[in-house]
Amino acid sequence: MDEALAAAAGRLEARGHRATPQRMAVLVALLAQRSYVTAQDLHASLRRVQPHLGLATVYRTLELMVECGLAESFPQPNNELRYVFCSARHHHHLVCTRCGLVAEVPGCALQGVEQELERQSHFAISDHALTFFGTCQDCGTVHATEFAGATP
Amino acid sequence: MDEALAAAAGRLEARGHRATPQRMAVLVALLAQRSYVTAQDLHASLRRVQPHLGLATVYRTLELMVECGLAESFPQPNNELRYVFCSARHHHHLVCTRCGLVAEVPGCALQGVEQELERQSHFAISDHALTFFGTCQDCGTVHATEFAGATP
DNA sequence: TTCCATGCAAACCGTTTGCATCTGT
DNA sequence: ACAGATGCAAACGGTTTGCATGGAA
Repeated sequence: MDEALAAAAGRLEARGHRATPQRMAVLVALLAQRSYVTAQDLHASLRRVQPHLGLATVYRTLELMVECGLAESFPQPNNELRYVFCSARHHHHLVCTRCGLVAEVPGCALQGVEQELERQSHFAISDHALTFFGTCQDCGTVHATEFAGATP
Repeated sequence: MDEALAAAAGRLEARGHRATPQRMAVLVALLAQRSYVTAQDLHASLRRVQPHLGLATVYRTLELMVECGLAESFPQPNNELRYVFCSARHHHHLVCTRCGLVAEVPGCALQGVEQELERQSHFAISDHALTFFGTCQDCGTVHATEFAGATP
């Protein structure tokens, strides 16, 4: 995780931004819990450590992360933005609907589908967004245990 | 389009909701422009016809549509919800990033991918959301014409 | 000294809610 | 008469912005 942090700092500075303590703190917090998180969540938990950290700074930092490809933002139906730290390469996400864990799915199995769809739709397709929803191993295990006695 | 409207009205009433003039108006407006639209957009254009149509009614109607599977809502990064009329079956969307046109992509080519991913990730996958972005035929044609003389 | 970054608080704006009124059954 | 819908306006809440201060190059 340290290396991820260092890499992120490098990427920020490569783009002419400073790797300030506040920004690093936000990054650490984002890396710490790899799940959809709101700016307010991060602000609340970070305030315990840095009582003077401003909410606006968190918002500005997260926006910067997205701009630099270090995070991705997911607008929610209830009008809040949730963020995830993510790698720069093309990937998809796998979200646990029970605990909120977000896993990166590396690679992409959609080139073929895209080409087929281009033929059929006459769109020139340039990109796509794909997110899977389900239950992660931990949550699923509990689930399985709960039902162990119920199924024959 | 008339049949789509009638079907939608039927679906509303089947669920115990009334097919009021306001709701039908919102539905017509939603069907008219098949692209991501905000509640405020619809309200603005509908006001010209029905000056007393309330904004809250539009919001409530759209929410009802989503609830009944007649529309889908897409939270945007700038904290607004955009809606599209859509069929009830599982499908994906194809969005023209130039003109905003949204086309439904029927069917699903992801079962195989999902199964493979389940094996690899130990998630129990229950659903997914997939949206393609690109340029539609009309927008693309212009584009192609522009470049017709540039390519050998 | 200069420019970027921060903190605070006020402003913003899309959405939701409360409530009185209206409408179809 | 009654339950569901509507319109209006006020409230809500997440996010953004303005501005004075602080700090690194």
